[in-house]
Amino acid sequence: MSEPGSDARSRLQQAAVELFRERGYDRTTAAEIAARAGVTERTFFRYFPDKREVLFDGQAVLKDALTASVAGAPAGMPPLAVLFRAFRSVTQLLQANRPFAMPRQAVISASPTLRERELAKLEALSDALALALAARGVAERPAVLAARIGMAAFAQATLSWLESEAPGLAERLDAIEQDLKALL
Amino acid sequence: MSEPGSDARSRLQQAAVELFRERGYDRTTAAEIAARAGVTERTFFRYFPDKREVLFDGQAVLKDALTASVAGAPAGMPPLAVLFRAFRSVTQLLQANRPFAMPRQAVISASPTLRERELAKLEALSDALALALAARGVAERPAVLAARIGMAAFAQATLSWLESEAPGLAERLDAIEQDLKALL
DNA sequence: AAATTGGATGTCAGTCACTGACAAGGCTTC
DNA sequence: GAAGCCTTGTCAGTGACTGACATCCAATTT
Repeated sequence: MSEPGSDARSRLQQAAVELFRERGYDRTTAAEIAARAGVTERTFFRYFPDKREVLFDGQAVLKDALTASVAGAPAGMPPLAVLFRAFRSVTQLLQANRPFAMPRQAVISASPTLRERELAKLEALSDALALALAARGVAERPAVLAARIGMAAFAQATLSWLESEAPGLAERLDAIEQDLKALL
Repeated sequence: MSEPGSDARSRLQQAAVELFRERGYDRTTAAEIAARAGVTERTFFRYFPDKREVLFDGQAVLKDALTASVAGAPAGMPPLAVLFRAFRSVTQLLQANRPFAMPRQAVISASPTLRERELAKLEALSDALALALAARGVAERPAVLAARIGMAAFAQATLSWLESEAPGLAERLDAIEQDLKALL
């Protein structure tokens, strides 16, 4: 019960990443994942609405952290600055997750259908940020636009950082914020 | 042969949009689409790699038009200006397609799985634009970022314009370009 | 302790997206 | 008219997902 690792849910996630890395996403069936986790295929689909979703589960934590940071930003701060401040506030969190996120991202990047799902998740995050900006009084259209711009920058920085740790996430955020300013 | 409308392909697309509007995407099967088009389910999948793809087919024209415009932009023009110039160059093209694009978009917006596919298509377009910018000498990182920003703005303008024609597409592009400048 | 109840899991049958292999028909070309 | 190509149909199969129902087990309840 209190053991989070022995949960059927996390066993399934663990088994899924392993199998996806061994055989690739398309060539592993939901039944195989379930078998390795010691449950039935039916149980797999009770925990995850579809096969892809087994890889996308930590989004809630990130979303809450980001929106909380946006909500707590100093009044009068311009939207994009608010967003970058939020991104920097979660760098430690991401750093701690890097060991898990790296193999996961390798699997996702290798599969078009998983990349599709990832884009949908990023859009959901962007929508949440837009909402948080709107709550601060930013008009709807610029809020949505700013959120998408911010997410694009954030995703670009994070993805490249998952490929090679060399420049840290914070530095990459700095760099892309510079790119952004240079574009105008 | 020379009749584009009697092609099996376009009959399938036509039938698909009709059925999706009548019953929704999830509640219409590929076999039903094929039946209405007068062919077999197997034939449907010969023309389209999957059920969603039947709605995404005109992307090549738009991509070519946009990348051509980017390639032909005056040297030294800043990236985002190049992109907005490209977007404005296709407004007539989009205007002509509005009657077809409107119901299509209504169907897509109503279905999460179709929205996923749409996001993937937009990403592909964005990648093509980034490549076109890179060909002009823009460094990779800013090129990718600029392309995503541009696509975000373009998509936002186009989607809202499909919902209500009231302010024209060109005006909406102007407005969102203003939003963009205001964000910095 | 026996009965009960709720939650997690297994079982089974079914639908539907998608694929490969092969056959059949029509149209062109020689 | 035969040969060959291109399009379509047919058939069988895999795998993702769903609903209905049975079962088991642990925590209460009496």
